[in-house]
Amino acid sequence: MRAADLSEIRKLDLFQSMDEDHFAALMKAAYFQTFPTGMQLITEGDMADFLFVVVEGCVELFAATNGREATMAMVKPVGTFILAAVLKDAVYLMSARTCAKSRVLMIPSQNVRNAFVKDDSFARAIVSELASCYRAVVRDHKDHKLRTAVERLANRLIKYHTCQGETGSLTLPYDKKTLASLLGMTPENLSRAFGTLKPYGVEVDGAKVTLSDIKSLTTLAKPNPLIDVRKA
Amino acid sequence: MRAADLSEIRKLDLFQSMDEDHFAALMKAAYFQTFPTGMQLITEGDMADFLFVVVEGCVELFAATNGREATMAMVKPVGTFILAAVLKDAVYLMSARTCAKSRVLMIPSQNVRNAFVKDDSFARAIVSELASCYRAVVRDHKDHKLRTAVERLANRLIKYHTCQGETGSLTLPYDKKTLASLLGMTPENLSRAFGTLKPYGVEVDGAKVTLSDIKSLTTLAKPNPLIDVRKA
DNA sequence: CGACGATTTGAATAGGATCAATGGGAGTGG
DNA sequence: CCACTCCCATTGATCCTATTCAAATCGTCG
Repeated sequence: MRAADLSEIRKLDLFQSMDEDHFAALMKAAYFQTFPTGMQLITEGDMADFLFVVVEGCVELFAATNGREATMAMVKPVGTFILAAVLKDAVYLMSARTCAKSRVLMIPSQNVRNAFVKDDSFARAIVSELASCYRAVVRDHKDHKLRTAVERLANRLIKYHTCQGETGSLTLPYDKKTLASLLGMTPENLSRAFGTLKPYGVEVDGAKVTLSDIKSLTTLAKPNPLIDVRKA
Repeated sequence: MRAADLSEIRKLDLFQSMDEDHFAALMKAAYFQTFPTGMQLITEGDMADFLFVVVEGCVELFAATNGREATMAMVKPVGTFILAAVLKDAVYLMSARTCAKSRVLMIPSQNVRNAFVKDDSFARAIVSELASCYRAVVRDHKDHKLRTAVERLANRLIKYHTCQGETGSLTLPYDKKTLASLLGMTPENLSRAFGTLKPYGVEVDGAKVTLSDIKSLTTLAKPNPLIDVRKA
């Protein structure tokens, strides 16, 4: 592992306050690998062998049952995933695949649990990370139970717009198929949802979206700080 | 607080391995109250003043936005709620109301965080509890993204049936209005979903449901251990 | 160039929501 | 004990949303 990567990982909230020796031991046990686009990293139902940290690229968490599949979340650098399964020593509830060439840190889950027991500071950092993840899923769940598809899209656009600097235009971070699944709809329906938003100043050209009437879009979307997060 | 209550709370995974003094201090700071049915305990958006533990009765977690409301979860004895908000010292993402006469322990969130810092054992118990809550929401979210309303109901019936001893019949634990919201549908639609399940041996009489053809109901429901939990 | 995948659009269908009306207890007051 | 009321639950009718199936378009890549 490169020193630069190591120091970047060390900067993560999760590892930052950890004892130096414990951190070194954890990293020594860890694997640092680069995966091509479309590689499946884990499969739901498997035992949680590793905690994953996305250092570069992008990872999609998804779930499937009964022939259907849904994107549950996207993990961007620097973010962890599948922490709860590792801590409970249980099976993964979600699968993961890269959706770009990605560099990923894989820490054997037994080592994570050991460090968790030995290092109080690490244990507390984990609580914070876990609580954040929990709240993120709750927000997502509220989004789906309380809004229609068009509203979800509108709020998502506003969020991307905000994160990308409020320039009046934004770039969709994923292809439309993935975005549709993330928002809980079919690609066809996403297309139509974009159509529905045209009267509200939403113009789409590939991954580029321009918002020419943010006021009316916001009126439609009714963003709510208890559902929508400010960060990407 | 009665000694019996205290010892019951002490038995909770969350408190059981905690240092005796720390536990005593926490309980001394806590309030133990009985609330009538329909009392709203917390409102989403408010700062997390207390961690709640339901000792008796039942509490509904719900969320609202833009005139719509949805039940997010039901908390039964002995269960905690709103832990993540307390740990992050953030606002509640959900509101809570009693749906039966309920005895509830309220621990000031500052005390929880203090105990969390002082007591490693408690900190670790919190991680475990939090990870469980996280996984529960993920399951719930999968349920909603991957299944139709009828499938969700069918799986829910199978779950209740299993929890209640597989006797061929079961009692719905909440009124149908609440059950509908919990399953993400309207009461009317729940009625119709029950109708749809009649050919699969589902007979409804008030809160009593008999399952006369569990095999075919299961075929329809396709329960999945990565979505459906065994416990009530 | 030709194949493939992503996206869009159209038409038909299914799944759910809304609105309205009715039947049925549970609880209240007489 | 009965009449009354209120709320829950069910049912019917209709509307709207979203999915499915099909087909056309557009780019990208080999």
